[in-house]
Amino acid sequence: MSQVDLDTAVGYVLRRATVALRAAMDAALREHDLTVSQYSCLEQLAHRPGLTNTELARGTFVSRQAMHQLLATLKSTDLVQGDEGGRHERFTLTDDGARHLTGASKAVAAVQERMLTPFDAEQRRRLYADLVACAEALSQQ
Amino acid sequence: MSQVDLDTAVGYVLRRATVALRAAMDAALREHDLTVSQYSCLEQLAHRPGLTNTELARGTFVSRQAMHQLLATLKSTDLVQGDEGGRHERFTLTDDGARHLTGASKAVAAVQERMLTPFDAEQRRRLYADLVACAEALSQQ
DNA sequence: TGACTCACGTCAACATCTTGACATATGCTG
DNA sequence: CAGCATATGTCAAGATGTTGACGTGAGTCA
Repeated sequence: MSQVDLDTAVGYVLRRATVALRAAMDAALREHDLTVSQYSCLEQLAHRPGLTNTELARGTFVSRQAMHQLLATLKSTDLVQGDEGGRHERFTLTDDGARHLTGASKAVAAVQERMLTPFDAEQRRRLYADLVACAEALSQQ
Repeated sequence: MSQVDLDTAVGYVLRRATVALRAAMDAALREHDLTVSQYSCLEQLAHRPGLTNTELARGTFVSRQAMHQLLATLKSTDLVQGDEGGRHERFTLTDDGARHLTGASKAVAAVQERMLTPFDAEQRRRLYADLVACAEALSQQ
């Protein structure tokens, strides 16, 4: 029974950690006039310019519909631009978007450094690997 | 630089694991006509009967307003009942609620067991402790 | 070539959660 | 006791995300 309790408790603390991280990122990004989702989108585009709507949605773990309206907002504020070349529109950061992202990235890095303060480099690698293993175990079948 | 990338990546895989768990739980709970939030609420009440609205909200990491309307739904379907004794209404499971929860708990336990398949007991304890440490590090200040 | 399948973009409807606001009750403090 | 800060329940509004549905291009195969 304590086994069952621990199992459910892992899901519980997973949610707890996620909510805490989300709240901390939200607060840090507010000064940069970005939401967490918007930041995630910009960060993706910085690493891999030219992604399409659906690719960005996958990378951010939201539906393509949600990414669609997110991109509409980011385009209207000129943080990203769409290249209407081929069949599917490909997106890249504008200069202004890249500038915004630079500051926001620092703020986010500070938050996550705070979260990882208790761990040394080896423990961080292990935690990373463990979380990946959790996600992949759930994706099986 | 790989240090910074790893830092941000931990947040990334944390979100990835959370989304995967949420989706798996949602699918498992659909057969029991419960949402994840409703299940969380019922599980709390099973372990600690007599909690108030705000206490339940804290335990589930949502706002009291969200818990308020969640409880309204659960009351309308007779899964929980409110004890309008003192100043603050205290909630308990109905027989029907307890019955529903029993089945749902098994489904959720199966999902989480699937998530934790890659780990032995010692690794599970470590993962639990690590996630708690993350949440608490973020709560500092 | 024509039919089928599939992925993508997009519109609309709906659900859920959050923030803001306000009234009320509780407890502390001078 | 009066006053103030705090915590709670509750209503209303807004933001964000999901599911469902539809049209359209691209690739596959007989």
